[in-house]
Amino acid sequence: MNPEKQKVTIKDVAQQAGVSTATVSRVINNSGFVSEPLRSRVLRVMEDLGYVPNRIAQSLKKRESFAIAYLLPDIDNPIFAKVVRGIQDVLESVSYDLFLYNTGFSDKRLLHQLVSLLENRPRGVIISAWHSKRVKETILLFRNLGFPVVVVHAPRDVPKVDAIVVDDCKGSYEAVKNLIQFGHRHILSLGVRKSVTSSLRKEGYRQAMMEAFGAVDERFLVEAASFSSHDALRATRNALHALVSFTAVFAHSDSLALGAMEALDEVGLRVPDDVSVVGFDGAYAFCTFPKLTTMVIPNYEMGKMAAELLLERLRGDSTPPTQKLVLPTFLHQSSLREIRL
Amino acid sequence: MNPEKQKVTIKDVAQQAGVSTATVSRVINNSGFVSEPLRSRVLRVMEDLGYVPNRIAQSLKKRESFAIAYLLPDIDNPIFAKVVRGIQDVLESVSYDLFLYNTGFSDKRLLHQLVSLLENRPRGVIISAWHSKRVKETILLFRNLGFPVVVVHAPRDVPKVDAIVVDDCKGSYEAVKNLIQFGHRHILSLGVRKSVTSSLRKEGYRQAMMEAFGAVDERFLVEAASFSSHDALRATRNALHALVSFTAVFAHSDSLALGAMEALDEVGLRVPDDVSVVGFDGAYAFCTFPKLTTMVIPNYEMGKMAAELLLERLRGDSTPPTQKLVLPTFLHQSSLREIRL
DNA sequence: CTGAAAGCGCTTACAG
DNA sequence: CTGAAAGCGCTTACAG
Repeated sequence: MNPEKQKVTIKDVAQQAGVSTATVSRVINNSGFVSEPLRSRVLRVMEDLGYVPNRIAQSLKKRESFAIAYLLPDIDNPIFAKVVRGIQDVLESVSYDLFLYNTGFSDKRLLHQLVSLLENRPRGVIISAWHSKRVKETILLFRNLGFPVVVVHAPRDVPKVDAIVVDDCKGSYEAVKNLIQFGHRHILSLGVRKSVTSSLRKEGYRQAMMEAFGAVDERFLVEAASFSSHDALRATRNALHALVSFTAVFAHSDSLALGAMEALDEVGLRVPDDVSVVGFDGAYAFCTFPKLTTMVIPNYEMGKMAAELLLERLRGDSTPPTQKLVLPTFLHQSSLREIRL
Repeated sequence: MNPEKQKVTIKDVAQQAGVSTATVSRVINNSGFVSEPLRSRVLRVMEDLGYVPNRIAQSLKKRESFAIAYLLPDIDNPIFAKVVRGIQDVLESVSYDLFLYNTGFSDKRLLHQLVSLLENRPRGVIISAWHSKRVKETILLFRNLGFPVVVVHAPRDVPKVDAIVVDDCKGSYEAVKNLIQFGHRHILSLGVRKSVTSSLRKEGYRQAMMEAFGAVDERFLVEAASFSSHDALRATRNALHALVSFTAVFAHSDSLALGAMEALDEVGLRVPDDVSVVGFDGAYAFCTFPKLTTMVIPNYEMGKMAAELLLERLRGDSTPPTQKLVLPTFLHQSSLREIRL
């Protein structure tokens, strides 16, 4: 009754209840017909023996697992942690599991993890687009292997793949437009070199500026080497030293905004009294003083949407792939100030 | 050659290579003897066919999975995300997987997830002590079920369980002592009601104050309803209104420190110019503005240690359970200021 | 050094 | 409504 590894198996239950394993299986899965007396007897034995079905065996037999995988670059970043939460919350309702692959932005690790992932046979994959150049290949790999895939955060111009995508351009447009409505005209655009996402956000900035003033002064377009606060600090310092005077900063991410605030602080400029700052993504907006105003990316909701979409696909939905645009929402806190003339 | 679910199985490889599945299995697992010619032939076929072994089948046959579980209260909190990273980094080296159970501090969810966990048959469990009152029972459950368990963060007075524990008292003592050395005497202790962890941190505060001044002024012991910034904001507001004047705040967590900073900001007090703030845990110190000083809990390292310890146990190490004390380290940023008399 | 065979814990046609 | 039997994709004694 206590064979080394697994304490109680379906056989034990069957024996104890005086039925076949087939019957036990049927009550476990609520499939087929089982007479009420048998069902309750089996249920009782299961309870008594503390029987818990073995998912591994179930998966093998059913020839499909009960898990999906999520590939993300950095679990430490609240952005991705929120997506995880969203995914898990919907998976929980169907008792699916999540395999997390945290690449740390490393292609080498990604490769290593891809093998693990394949071995684990998840039924589908969600992948954050903000990894590296390898994302596209990875997505293609999955698609070719026949895995249902949902991309989140940004499009990766891979045909025929579902995606839940942030509307970076429009979000930025609105953030900048808001600054303009507050009376700002000299607005620094603090982005990141060679980032597709940042260039979309810059585009939104351009549109808002063009619309309001008919021109974009290129001197206000500043770019950091990366999304880190440290690089943003340096870039903002440079802008400050270049004597381009501005009354507001549109940072293409909250991490960049943090760096900008630090640079302003260094030279004694106050936020928002002297300079208004608005961020993007909402990762750190809640831990700055004054409170950072930002365009919040609804990561939790994106995670949920992605998981739901994926589950739809697993259920056999074969409508053409969609690319859903998600608009960031404006979080208005105290780091904005009206400019009066 | 392409049966519905699994494209390539060990059988296909065996057939294609003209050997038995036993041989293929031996080369996959590097076990037993396989002649070089056969080995390389098999390897080539595996490559050609894009064969990836099925972990589910392997687990079933070997009667053990290749995964452990980590029970945590809140994946959104960087503290736990870092533990996850630590665990995953060591698991990766042995190709183990991690099942994450994010209870969101809900006992109901915990219960639900326990079932999933049991179904998945992980080989061991890591659990963060900061869930709820139910942790102790949960740990006991696992122990009784024969799962190797490692508790992280705080002890839960469960006998015979491995634990990696933060030295809350000593860490707090040092944080407060540091404030004292900076010339502070009126230091607010901002804790949380009914929290064991907070009471340990308060004890460290007491020790430092007693040592320096021979007495503890109870009016400076403030407690929030929970670890949330919001509750900390309220508690600090009250302290401010009570007209107890202080020059520093020792917050029992970074989230509390955040709330305190907000309250100070509300009444126009500047950090660190008017009031110094030191936090505990390091969850948010890296992303606050102004920079928060804090006692950093080495969560990443704790995750690693926990995973390593667990793996030792799985390898059969049966030395008596250890309880390793981990001392938080001081992160000095700009939110402290010397008081000159 | 290699293979035939049994079996891990389940589920599911197939009979009855 | 129920059971006997086959089999999911592997691994591992057991022979040879």
